[in-house]
Amino acid sequence: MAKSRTASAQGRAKVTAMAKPRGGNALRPLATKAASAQDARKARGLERRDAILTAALEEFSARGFEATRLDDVAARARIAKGTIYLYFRDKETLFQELIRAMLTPLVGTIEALGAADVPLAVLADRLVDIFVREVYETRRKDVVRLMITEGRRFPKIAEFYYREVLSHIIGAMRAILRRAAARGEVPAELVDFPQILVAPGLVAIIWSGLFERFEPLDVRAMMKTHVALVLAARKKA
Amino acid sequence: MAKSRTASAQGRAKVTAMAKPRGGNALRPLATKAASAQDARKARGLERRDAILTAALEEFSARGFEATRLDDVAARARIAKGTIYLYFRDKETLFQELIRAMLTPLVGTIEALGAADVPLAVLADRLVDIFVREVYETRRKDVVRLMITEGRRFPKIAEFYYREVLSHIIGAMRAILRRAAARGEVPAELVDFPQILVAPGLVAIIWSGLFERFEPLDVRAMMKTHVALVLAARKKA
DNA sequence: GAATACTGACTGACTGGTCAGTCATTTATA
DNA sequence: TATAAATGACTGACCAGTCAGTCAGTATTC
Repeated sequence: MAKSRTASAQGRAKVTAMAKPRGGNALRPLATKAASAQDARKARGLERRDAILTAALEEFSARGFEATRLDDVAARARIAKGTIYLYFRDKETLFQELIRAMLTPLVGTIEALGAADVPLAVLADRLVDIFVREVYETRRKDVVRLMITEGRRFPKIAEFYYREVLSHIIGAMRAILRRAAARGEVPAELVDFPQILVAPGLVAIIWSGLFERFEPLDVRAMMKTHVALVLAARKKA
Repeated sequence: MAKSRTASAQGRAKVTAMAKPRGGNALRPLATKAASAQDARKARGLERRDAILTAALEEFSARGFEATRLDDVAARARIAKGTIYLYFRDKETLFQELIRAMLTPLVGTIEALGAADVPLAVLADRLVDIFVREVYETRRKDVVRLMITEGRRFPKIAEFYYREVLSHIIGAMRAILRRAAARGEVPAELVDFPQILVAPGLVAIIWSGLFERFEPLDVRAMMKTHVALVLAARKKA
């Protein structure tokens, strides 16, 4: 111990710090002042939290969970490592919170869309658009990839993801397919496998991470082709 | 972590490692009878190598690359850790060799199948069958999963996999689709996205690792539904 | 208004544990 | 006996998580 870096200089630091008058404030009602100070503190806290999450996203998606060093996350967020532990219990919690923060907002969007009772052709176009714009072309793509690549080793996170995100999306898809099947827009068996609708999106995410450099993939075109395929398979009444 | 290594007491069965025939699951066809001492030695070497690969497969697919300890691989193969280094340069090489050994044999099968000039309906059934029997219901499923989950952090392995495996499969698929499109069995645009054909298979592999326990998935039925979808989308002449 | 006391967010050196890879020694084989 | 194969204790690097200490900002006192 006793390795404090101020050891050499005789305690000048303290006095100087104290002497700093810190620009005089006009007198203010105590309550207001306290409240605003409180708010400012809370705001700074949230800001810090965000900075950590942002840095964590960067590191986790570049290196994966195990290989990510919290030292690097801290450096990227321009804070000390210890600070991370003021906001998150441990590395795994940080990871889980990251996934929650990024993917939870999607659910509402998808469910709202799925509730609209419009022809599948229209709905499908909208879904593709949302997927490309809100997932594939954003950081959410990396989070989905993280879920795919790391989920197996974190059963709790996989469960959370299934419960809070995936089951809702699958449910919405099933509802859409059920209505579409009733209208004869789609074969009835498809209702049992909403995964088929989503599959090309996931494959695109995997492909982009592994093989894009060897063989680029036009996601939007692929999704459109897939949608056309599904729509063309309707019963010819 | 599960600690299976409690053999601290007098037990110490050491030479038993050699005596133990160590199960029959071979990654490679059984060697022909050794004609000479040289051959016998070489055969034993290959056997050891196989034992290591088998153990590595088990550990890697249970824990992922980073979290796998070579001590555990050695224990499972009933050899000392140092022995691994007599057969593989390092952990990464072991991983790469594992992927090579498991997936390379598939390529020939797929390519041979793709060369047959038969109606898509027949071919597709065969492909689904091969996928289910040779991949989904075997350890190869785990290797494909490993490729998906770890590939990003091992660009060399991803490149090897693309070059030696994936590009051949994609190529075969494209050839199949081209002929099918020429016959009007399938929309022409599909030729640009053979990934669409494979997508449900990959999604099934991911699903089985992450969400099977919440919501089981009948792969075979899903694949059949998907094939039916593709076939139903043909131009109605 | 200035001096003093207090608070808690933040820091980063340190600890304890882990594990890939090495190599001197032991064991098996020719 | 000579050579090859196998062993496992050891080393050095690495890193999650801790905690004693710091200091800017806030409250209190005169």
